[in-house]
Amino acid sequence: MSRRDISEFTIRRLSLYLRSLRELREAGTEVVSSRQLADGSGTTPAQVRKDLSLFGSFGKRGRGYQVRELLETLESILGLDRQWRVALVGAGKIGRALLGYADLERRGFRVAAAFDTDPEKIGTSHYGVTVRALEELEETLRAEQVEMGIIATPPAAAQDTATRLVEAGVTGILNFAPVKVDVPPEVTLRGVDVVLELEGLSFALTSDVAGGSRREPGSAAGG
Amino acid sequence: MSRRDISEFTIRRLSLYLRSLRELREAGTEVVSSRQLADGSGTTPAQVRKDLSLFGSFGKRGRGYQVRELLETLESILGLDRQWRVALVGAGKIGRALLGYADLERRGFRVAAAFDTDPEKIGTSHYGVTVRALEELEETLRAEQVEMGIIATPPAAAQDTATRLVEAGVTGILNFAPVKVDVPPEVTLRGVDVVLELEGLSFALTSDVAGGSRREPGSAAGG
DNA sequence: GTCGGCTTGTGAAAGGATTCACAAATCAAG
DNA sequence: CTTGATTTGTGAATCCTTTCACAAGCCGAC
Repeated sequence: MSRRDISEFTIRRLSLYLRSLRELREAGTEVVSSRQLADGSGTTPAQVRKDLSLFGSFGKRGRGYQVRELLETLESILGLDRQWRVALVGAGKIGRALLGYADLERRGFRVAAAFDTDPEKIGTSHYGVTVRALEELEETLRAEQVEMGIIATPPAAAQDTATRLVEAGVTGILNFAPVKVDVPPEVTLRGVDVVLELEGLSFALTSDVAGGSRREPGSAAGG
Repeated sequence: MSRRDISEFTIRRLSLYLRSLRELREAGTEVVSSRQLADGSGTTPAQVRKDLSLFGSFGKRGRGYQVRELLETLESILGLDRQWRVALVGAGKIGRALLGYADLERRGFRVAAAFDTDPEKIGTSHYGVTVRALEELEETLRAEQVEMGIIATPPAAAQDTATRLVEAGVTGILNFAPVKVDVPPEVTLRGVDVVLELEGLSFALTSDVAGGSRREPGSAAGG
């Protein structure tokens, strides 16, 4: 079972377990069972155990998992035992909101550079990050050893941005623009689209009986 | 096949098809094949046909689908042939970025009210929406006939907010706070968590071979 | 009108993900 | 040390999604 064979479903849940574990650590809890982790992340105990078993045996039968230990293990599995340097392209409303989102830094994602094409924005600083001209993208990303990029541009600029990020050595991209973006197969791409999520709610609320609990696979309920 | 039995996978893809169809309409294209729709949304022609077949037969063999007609059909299926009134709770960075996000209105989601607890924020206006005191939530939501809510509060306030939204008659919630939120089964909940997405990238970039094209089920690639 | 090239719609097959169910292990109490 | 109450780890079974493959239908050319 190579890391390659782990499904994204599992990875999303590992992040959710991590979230629970952080809360448990804050609360001073030392041991946790698969049932508690399941309750805290909206899944089942069997699912928790199966997910973890893909990477090893971390619990004690009849007892559960050590919170601190499992937390560190999951961080290591997810590659969070280091800092990631991220580039942000697009300093509009979403871009600036992200710059102000302290959780990124707190969780190990440092926005090392921000870019825009608008002369009005270039040179301004937001939460300690100065917006640069898009022309400087390639040079800056190589100099700053950036490995991830966030696209927060208008839709029309998204594909170009993705291409340039990849060209500059980025291998992971989070796309906030509501358009399809193509990247080479060795680059990992994820997308966030608020309208798409709302459209999902719209469908659910439109169902014949109105409302309703549907299966929620992709975006884990409660995220 | 009741609407209830349609998986969220299918619904997410319908939104993606819709995105493609809107672009095609802009471009003046009148007919589209399942192959083109698949290319435009990162899936396969068979998947497109299967998805659509769950709701009826909308195409012509040997020819394809009428762009305008299919677009209207999908909008109707998703419940987008009307306007939805949405409440926003939390006028922080994310909340205000959403208020300024014109696509919401353009796609039929009108932010009818915004709320916060911060006296500094209450009374201020952003993009035409005035921030009200949280105390007014129930009253306002009933008066404005709001059916959807967006939680953009700090994590600690998210569950309380959800409970109050539900109490005020909301049956669809989009949660931006990175905590688990519980709602009754008749309420539909979706979550967006940027850190969780970045952690997914972190895992992919940490894989033994570095980078890599993994299956991307939940968040449609390119979203 | 018919031929050839396309494309849809859909059962059947294949491929994945989740749940079940139980042996093995741990621990506390007596 | 033994018993009973827990809880993990995991093969097997179930459930769900995607892909395959092909008959049926459409269109333009001739």
